[in-house]
Amino acid sequence: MTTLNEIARRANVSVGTVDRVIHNRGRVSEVTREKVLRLIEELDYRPNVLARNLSLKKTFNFGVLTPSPEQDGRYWELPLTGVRKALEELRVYNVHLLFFHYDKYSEDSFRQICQNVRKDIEKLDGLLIAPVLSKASEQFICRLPKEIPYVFFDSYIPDSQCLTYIGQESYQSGILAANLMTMKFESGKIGVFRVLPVDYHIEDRVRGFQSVIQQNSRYTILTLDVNRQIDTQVFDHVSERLIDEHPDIQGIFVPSACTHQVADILIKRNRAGNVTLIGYDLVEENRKHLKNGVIDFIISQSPTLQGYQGIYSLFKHIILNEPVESKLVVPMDILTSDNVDYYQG
Amino acid sequence: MTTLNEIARRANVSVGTVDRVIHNRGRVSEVTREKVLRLIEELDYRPNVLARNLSLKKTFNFGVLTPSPEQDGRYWELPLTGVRKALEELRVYNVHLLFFHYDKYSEDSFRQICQNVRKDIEKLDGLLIAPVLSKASEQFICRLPKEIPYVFFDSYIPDSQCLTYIGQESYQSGILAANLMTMKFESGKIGVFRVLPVDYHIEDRVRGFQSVIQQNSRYTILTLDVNRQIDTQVFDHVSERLIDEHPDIQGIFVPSACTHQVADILIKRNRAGNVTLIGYDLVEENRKHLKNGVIDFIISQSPTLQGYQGIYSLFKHIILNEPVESKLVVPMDILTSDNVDYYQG
DNA sequence: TTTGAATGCGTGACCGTTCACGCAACCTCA
DNA sequence: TGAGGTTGCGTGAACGGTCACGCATTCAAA
Repeated sequence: MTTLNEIARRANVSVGTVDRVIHNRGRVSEVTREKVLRLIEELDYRPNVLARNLSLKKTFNFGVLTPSPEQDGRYWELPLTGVRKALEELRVYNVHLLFFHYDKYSEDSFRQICQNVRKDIEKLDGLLIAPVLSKASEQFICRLPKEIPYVFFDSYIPDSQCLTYIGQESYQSGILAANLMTMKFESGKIGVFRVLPVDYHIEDRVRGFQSVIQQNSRYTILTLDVNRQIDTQVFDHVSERLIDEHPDIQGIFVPSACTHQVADILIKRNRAGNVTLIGYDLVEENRKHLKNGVIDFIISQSPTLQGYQGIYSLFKHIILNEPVESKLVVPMDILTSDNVDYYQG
Repeated sequence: MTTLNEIARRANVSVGTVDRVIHNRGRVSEVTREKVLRLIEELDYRPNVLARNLSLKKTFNFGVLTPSPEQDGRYWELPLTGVRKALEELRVYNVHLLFFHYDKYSEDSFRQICQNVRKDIEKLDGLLIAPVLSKASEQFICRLPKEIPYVFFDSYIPDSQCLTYIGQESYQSGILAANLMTMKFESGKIGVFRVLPVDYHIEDRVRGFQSVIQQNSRYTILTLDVNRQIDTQVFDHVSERLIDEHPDIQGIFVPSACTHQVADILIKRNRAGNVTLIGYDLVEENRKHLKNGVIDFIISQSPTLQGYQGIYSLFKHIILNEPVESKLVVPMDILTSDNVDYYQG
């Protein structure tokens, strides 16, 4: 392995000079600069990360900006699990995390939390962001100091300068859901439950789902939009009416983590196991209903992996100075009662 | 962070003494030993991994003992991909790999390769082993120096002292396959293709599959054993006869990576898409047939992850001196034409 | 009593970086 | 002309460990 010393010796200069060349600290003549750079190239010098981080007695702080973990049926706990797993692995590099959680149904809350981030901004070396509220997120991003890298996951802000985007293919996952649904029955009525307000993931999933189902005239789709703001009693009432008014309903697609709410209603109306139920995200309640057979499939877009990869991408860029992928697409996992216990994503 | 120096200062001894206590190098009085140990406990001292590996200018060599990558329809390339990914991440710790590949259908070859491993044994700090040939593997393990840790993946040798076993739940995956199969049709004939010689994974998969199917009298199972030693012409001939003699066959379960061979025959006999085909392992040929719709489901037990975790477990134990899981179970992934492009396992 | 080994411990070089500091030599401007 | 600034470079300490070496002191054997 080529070291700084090796370069210095061959260039007939001191390590200090080589160091100045590498870090563009100036105070080096053009001639020696070129000589050193050529040697670095020739000998394929790569700084020793261990020595580097030992010497830089720096601690790194990454900010993690996401909706509150308990929102969306505790969905947001899942990426945070991955974030913490990455932290565990990177502790030797003195990586620390600062968590910032907002209410994803309130722009005010988001702006307030962004304000908190800004207060700590000079402490931060990087940011992992779930920019669920796109307009407000865009504004936040614009005002960020240019030198601080940030990674998006879950959602995306177009035209931003993010280091990495870790994304899901929502439309495709809707197609997958539809093809799983049509495996279970060949014709009939299919309900699509959207819980308002829908974000673009949910819309994409529904569009993907419809694109398959509508090609086949043996199926009819009933769409039901329920506002999550209204209390659950009303939600239940509306949903129950749909089921009661269409006793011949064969399948239900829930393009969000609320699947378990529909499962509860199916149980209440004695239709559990009788209606094919496909939904998203392995939150605890969904896991329960998957195992007891009320939910047939859960599609999961590796939320834990998303969090893990987000932190890891920041680490690679900031600490290792290595190039990172500008876009990572996470797997689209199909979970049933048979394989759910082995899931790690 | 507590450092060696901190401990030494508080104990009124030199770092050399503390070092000797930590590494049990002797030459320390019982009194100071206890004092130092107490301080280490109290201050929760953990050695700085970066400094440690910088100082130990050691390079670590891990041996990787697996069947030849091209065997089982190139299946064995997949774990090696994960192994290399881990290598990439761990290069900063001076980890090097030595590969040893054997013919999994020849005990002689295995013994020969084991001989090669033994020749390099004093170079090796750890071993990652796929002990496919169980009896011969057991003998090999017995004769290994006790101080060299080894990790099993893919298969397992009972009563061995392995550091970690990374395993698949084969029986359960057979159950999963069966439940996927019964989703596609409600009654009829199902073929089970076993390619000889079967290992215990394949047997377990078949047993799991049967356990579900046999509960339901509307299905009948036809089992076909084909010897892989005989040339493919014969294999094809035998398989074609099964299909021709049972034109009403509804589904075929192939408990190994050979699924694509059956897919080829279905195409040849004009039954593609008409027969539900479920198999294992995302080798290239299987991916092709999954995407063109001849194979309905591939079950994959995260082969890449298995390789990655194997190396990572050795790394954690040997280099970081951290405790590792004695058993890791990998996910059981369901792949269809819709989600195969996003698969990373 | 002398010799030599064993015991208990400190010292200092080293791993590969980073970075503050200092010292010439040269340049510039009053 | 000389004070003060700039440029180009070397030096050495520090990061937190590891380990070879060496120096007393103790103790048993010759």
